[in-house]
Amino acid sequence: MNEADGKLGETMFRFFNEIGIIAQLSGNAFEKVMIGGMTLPQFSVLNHLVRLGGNRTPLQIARAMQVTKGTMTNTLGHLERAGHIAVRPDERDGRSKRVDITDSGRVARDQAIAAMAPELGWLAARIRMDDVEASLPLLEQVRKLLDERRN
Amino acid sequence: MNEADGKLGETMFRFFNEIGIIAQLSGNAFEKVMIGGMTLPQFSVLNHLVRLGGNRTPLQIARAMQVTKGTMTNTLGHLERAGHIAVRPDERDGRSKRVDITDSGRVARDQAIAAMAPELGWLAARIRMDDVEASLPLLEQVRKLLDERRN
DNA sequence: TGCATATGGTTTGATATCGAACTATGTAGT
DNA sequence: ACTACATAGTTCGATATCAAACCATATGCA
Repeated sequence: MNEADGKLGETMFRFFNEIGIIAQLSGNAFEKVMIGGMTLPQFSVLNHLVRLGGNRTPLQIARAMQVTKGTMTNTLGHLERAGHIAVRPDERDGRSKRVDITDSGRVARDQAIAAMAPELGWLAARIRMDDVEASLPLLEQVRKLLDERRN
Repeated sequence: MNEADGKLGETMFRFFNEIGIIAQLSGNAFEKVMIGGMTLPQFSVLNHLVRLGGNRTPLQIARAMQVTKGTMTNTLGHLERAGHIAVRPDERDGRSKRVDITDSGRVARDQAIAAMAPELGWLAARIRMDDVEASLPLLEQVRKLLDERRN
């Protein structure tokens, strides 16, 4: 290993290390301000259904969230038991299901957004938004590369 | 909520969303190339002990990794059972313990670094290192703010 | 000297997550 | 039509993680 490799590894390692810790802390912060046991993955699914519309299959949602289908079975189970989504069999394909958000789910999603707004505001007041914007293309690129590498 | 708030929330949300997915995918990628059940948190502890030296208390390590002490109890238990660390009571303080890495732990840490080098190389060949370097200050800042906000 | 409080660590019960094995259904090719 | 393969979803057994309750030891203050 030459010097350049060492420095490269060092930089990459710090990058992933910071990202890992931020993901962890932000997830905790999210769940701390939530009520009624709403978790980040659950919110992500509800938000996804609101933004892109319902009538989605579990596998489509799993792909969008980049989690395994087993994980999605778990998350959807929680949401369904909470009454936040409605799951029905797919008419065309006997193996598949279709997921829609319910009114209760919409309310829960709006409450979640309201609950985290102050936290985001606190943070936004302390960092330069331009820097955040500027970091997005790299983050997106890395995310896509990792996704590509995985498959 | 005015328009600026909406855009701000959107940007922040994307930022944390990308970070969450990257953390997840990179953690999975790490564990996929590891052998013998080495996990990312376990490696992080070993690496920490090598870089900053042993004779650390569990709580010190937990703080450095930004996890709870209960989590660290768990991780150290795995490492100790694997023979990668040695834990002894603190002489001065009867409540505390002291942790050191073992030869086995050093070997495991070196193997882990070797195993992930190709992955890091693959990625490094596809992104601009300057961008990564440039993103580090923001990531560090956000991490510190979240940590501050938590306490 | 004692009692109240603080600190280090463990335990408990919940969550998410993965990979791999499994079931059921659909599709394609012979 | 049959057989082989592919796909959708579930289940299982492991991991990490948190918060909260708990225990033991230490410290500070009266």
